[in-house]
Amino acid sequence: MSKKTLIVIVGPTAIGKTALAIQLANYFTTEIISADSRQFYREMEIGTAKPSTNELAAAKHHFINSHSIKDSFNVGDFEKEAISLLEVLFQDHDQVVMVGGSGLFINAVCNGFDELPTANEETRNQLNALFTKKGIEFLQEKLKIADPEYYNEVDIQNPQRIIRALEVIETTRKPFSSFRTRIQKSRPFNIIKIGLNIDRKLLYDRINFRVDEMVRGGLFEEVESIKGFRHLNPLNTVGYTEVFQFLDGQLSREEAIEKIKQNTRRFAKRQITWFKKSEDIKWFEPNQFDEIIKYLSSNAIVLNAGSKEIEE
RNA sequence: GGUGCCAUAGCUCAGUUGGUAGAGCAAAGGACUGAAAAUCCUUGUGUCCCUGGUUCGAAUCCAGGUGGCACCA
Repeated sequence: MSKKTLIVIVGPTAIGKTALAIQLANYFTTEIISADSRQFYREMEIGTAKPSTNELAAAKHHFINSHSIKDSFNVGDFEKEAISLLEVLFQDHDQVVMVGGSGLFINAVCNGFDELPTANEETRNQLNALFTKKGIEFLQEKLKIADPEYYNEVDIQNPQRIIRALEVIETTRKPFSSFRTRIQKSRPFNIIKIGLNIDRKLLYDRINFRVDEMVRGGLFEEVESIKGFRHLNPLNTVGYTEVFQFLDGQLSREEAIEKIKQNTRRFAKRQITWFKKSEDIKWFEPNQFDEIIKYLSSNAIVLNAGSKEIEE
């Protein structure tokens, strides 16, 4: 059995995951993999609440500023790159910390993903055009004929799901469901999951505060500077969408700020919903570092890993 | 002080000749396999401002009170 351990930190946005990840990385003298679907884009700085310069200096981070919004970088790519990076990191470290709020990305690394073909942009555009022109019913009918099995499983009201299935079907000529084995890959390392959460009211206070900080830090200016790329998917993001609406004159500055707060709160709620259903997550409050260390230390896998600090 | 208008869900308001209420937004809960900070689904009991009256029955009509707004003094 491998004595290598991936320590995974999850939780809603603004809860304090970054700070804990750095503390743990320093404690175990190791490095951090960010599992965040926006923080790897170097053009998006303020709005994604990346680790600060000081924080980046305090521990080695991976997947921060590693890609451009012009590259297409999706969950599947992330899984492959993260897994091969872990192979390298585990050569020199018994523990590696992975931290992030993107549940799907965390799952991809922990459990693996089916081999699915990547979206063909042209096909997707055609399907999106069909959707606008003929409505969701048309796509539903198409899917029902092409892949009745997936039709019965999928959320039939969700255009993104249906379009995704149809684009795979059209490019491969095979039913989408034939690719979906959903078999969990077993990884050659152990995984321990730590969840951070606090009282909802307090979390919302933190979110509101952090949005004000972002605005003070120049969020509006940042968004304006990259508005030429607003058609790119990565910019379809809380904090950016609302500022674009302000730049279009649809919202006042104050309204845009309120909307960012509201949409960030909703995002946090969705993150909590996602993580709550994982039974292997052990939950803590952000200030419980000692308890977290105790939990990790009492776990035989980490103990056996032989970190100097926990041996004593 | 006088006159008029208003008072219904957290907010903005509907409520059709009196039959004990319903939309939008907010909020909460949920789903999730290459768009995921995305996308989608579900959920509306509230002293109908208070007190009294009329009525089989009042958010609805009447009187008084309280609060708000407007105008006149």
